[in-house]
Amino acid sequence: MATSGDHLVLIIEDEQPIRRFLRASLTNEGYRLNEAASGEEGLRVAASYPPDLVLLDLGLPDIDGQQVLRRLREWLAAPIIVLTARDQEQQKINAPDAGADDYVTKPFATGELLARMRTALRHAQPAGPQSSAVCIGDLRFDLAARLVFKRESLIHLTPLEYKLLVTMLKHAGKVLTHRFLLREVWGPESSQETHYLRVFVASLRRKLEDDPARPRYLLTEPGVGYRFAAE
Amino acid sequence: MATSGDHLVLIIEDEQPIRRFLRASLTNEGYRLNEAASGEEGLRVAASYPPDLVLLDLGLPDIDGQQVLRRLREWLAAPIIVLTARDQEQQKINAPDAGADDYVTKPFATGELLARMRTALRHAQPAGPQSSAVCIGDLRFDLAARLVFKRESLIHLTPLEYKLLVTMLKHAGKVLTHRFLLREVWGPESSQETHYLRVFVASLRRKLEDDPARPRYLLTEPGVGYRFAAE
DNA sequence: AACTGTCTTAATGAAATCTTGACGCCCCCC
DNA sequence: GGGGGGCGTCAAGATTTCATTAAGACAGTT
Repeated sequence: MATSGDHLVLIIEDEQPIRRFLRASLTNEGYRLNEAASGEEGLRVAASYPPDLVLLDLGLPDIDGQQVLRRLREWLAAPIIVLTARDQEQQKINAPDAGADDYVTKPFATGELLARMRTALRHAQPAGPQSSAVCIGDLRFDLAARLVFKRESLIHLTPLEYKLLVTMLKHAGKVLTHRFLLREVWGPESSQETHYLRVFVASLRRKLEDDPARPRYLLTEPGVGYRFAAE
Repeated sequence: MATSGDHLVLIIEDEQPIRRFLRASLTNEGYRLNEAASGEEGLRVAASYPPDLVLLDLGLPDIDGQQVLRRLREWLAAPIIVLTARDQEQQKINAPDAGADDYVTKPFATGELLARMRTALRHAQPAGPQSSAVCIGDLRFDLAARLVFKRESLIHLTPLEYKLLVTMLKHAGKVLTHRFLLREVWGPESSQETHYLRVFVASLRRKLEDDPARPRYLLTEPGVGYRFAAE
């Protein structure tokens, strides 16, 4: 019987033959699989279905594999094993620094890969109850990891956008005056600069709302301030 | 018998002897424990198992203890007690500003630490989601959130409408003269403009009363002013 | 030095709110 | 019966506030 314990593995690999080979080997071992043929897709899938382990090919067509690695590591605790071709051997040296847990040179033996996967999974965090997430509507806030999701897809926020959003979230349901928000986010000396708020609320709406012109979460209280809809 | 009420305590401390000492003292008192030997690990564990109290050593090897404090405070409401070595005494001054609830200088007596922990836990969230709501008839006023409901549905009020309504609510049951209301809401220089009052009382009635022509809450006192029905 | 991402600032049109005036009603007094 | 004052309603500007876009400033990186 398989010893994989039903782990979900994400394969990010552009070459279809290798994907097919991995699919055969791993499903046979009892792993559940997700596959992505590009870096962008990999990031998207990882955000939607957080994997227990990632197999990442560094030689991707669209964006730099190293960058995928970094962006995954920003929030994903699961182990990442890098697949690297022999002629990319120099890159191997960089991989561990950038957050990979192990690397395997192509071509590789099935047994070796499986062994390294088992090791990585054993060393991994005992996968506690993922996170302290707050859900409102189709938004999910993982405050500890500083991540915001909309319907399972990760939303990128700039530092100030994030700070403003968290401030409103902490007082969800209440009307917050312009002055209060400006003091909290920008500091007391900017408490008159209401146009800062307008710009940043607009950009948050563009990222979080289905219809930014008719917001569901970030509501305007004309003449007073803003309010984050409690539910 | 322990008085800890089964609280979960997270210890973020790199020096193993101190961790061991704390483990002995605290488990003996009936606390449940989580331990982390670095800042990064502390943040991760806190996210996975939200603690009721955090003991944080500021002298950590990987990332600045102050930064750990800030990042915890972004989302964690539980009290945080900072442990600081005597030679880091200057940092103590900054700690409270950055969100610590208390600090203890190493070396410390067990009794003192336990006392401070009890205090912190007692002070934690003394009040739940205290709804400072006032109900009158089928109206509900949540002054903290600046929201007004009529039979569970939210009523939108403009700034002046709201200010007028709150002024009348503060003196509910009493007859308020035109001059008084105008001074309170519009300022002393508009105390003759009784016309303002008529317009805004009318618009409040339209929004709050079942039958604006026969008001139940916003009553006219002919020749004198208005009165908000006490009940 | 160019680049990337972020923040500030300015400018424009749109929306909401406030002010103001006109009109009708009712009651009471002349 | 007529007239006047207090009150309620409506609606048209005038004013303030808001949303959106885009261009410049700035910092950190490559």
